[in-house]
Amino acid sequence: MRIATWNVNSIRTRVGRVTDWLVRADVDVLAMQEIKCKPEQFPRVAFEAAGYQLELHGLNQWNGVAFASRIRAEDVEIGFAEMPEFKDVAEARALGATFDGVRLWSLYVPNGRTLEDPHYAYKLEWLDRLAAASAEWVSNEPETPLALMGDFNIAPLDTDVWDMAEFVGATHVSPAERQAFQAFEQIGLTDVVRPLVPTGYTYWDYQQLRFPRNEGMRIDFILGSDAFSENVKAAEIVRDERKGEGPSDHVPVVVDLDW
DNA sequence: ATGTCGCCTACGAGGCGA
Repeated sequence: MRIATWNVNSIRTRVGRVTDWLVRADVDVLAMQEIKCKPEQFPRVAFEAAGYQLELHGLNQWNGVAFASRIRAEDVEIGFAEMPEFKDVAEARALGATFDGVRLWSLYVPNGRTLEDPHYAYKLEWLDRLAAASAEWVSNEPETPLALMGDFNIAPLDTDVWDMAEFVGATHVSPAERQAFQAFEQIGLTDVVRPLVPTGYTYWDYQQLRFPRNEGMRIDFILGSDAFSENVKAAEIVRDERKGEGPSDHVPVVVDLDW
């Protein structure tokens, strides 16, 4: 089974690129983030014509998560237990589904904005609650392969940004965010891509020629349970998808499972 | 260069979010 995650930054703008890549890369299940639309606005026809079914969760022009798959989705879940709200809204940032016995979550972690912003406290709380929910999933069904996939908006290592000097006092690299990321490892959800792809970014800002200068960040991850990780046979960060006309600012991250 | 995108409202251009 070939599984991928991709922050598409508006599916309505990106539908051609995404469906072309899905077919070309022979992907079975794609977790998308930032679809930036309601389900009724999602460009379904192009995906269905390419042979993909859809599970969608979008409330408005912000956030939005989804799955496109050649495999039927089962036990679809919107949000997770005790997921925090922001300004009294449970935002569209988490969607779970099971594909051929593999439990996957498409996740768009809050950005945080600045260290002083209420959005930053929300980010940390959101991660903390996700870790608590994940610990339950793992302990309840340790034999079920489980992966958390998406845009974590955290650069866990100094080498995951182009220049740490640019990130003094910024979000994405703070000790609290990195600790929140490490908490997943402590409950048995480990980065299944890093061992196979030790270096490389997954995101480059549109501004300031970040991509041509290769000034990027590694913030998109696939964290697998033991039952998931032991079946991973290959992984890839598809840097080429940042090139050409109308790219997302993020690229796909892919794993091949022996499943 | 506050240097780019994408979505909204509402019809021009500004606001928000990343």
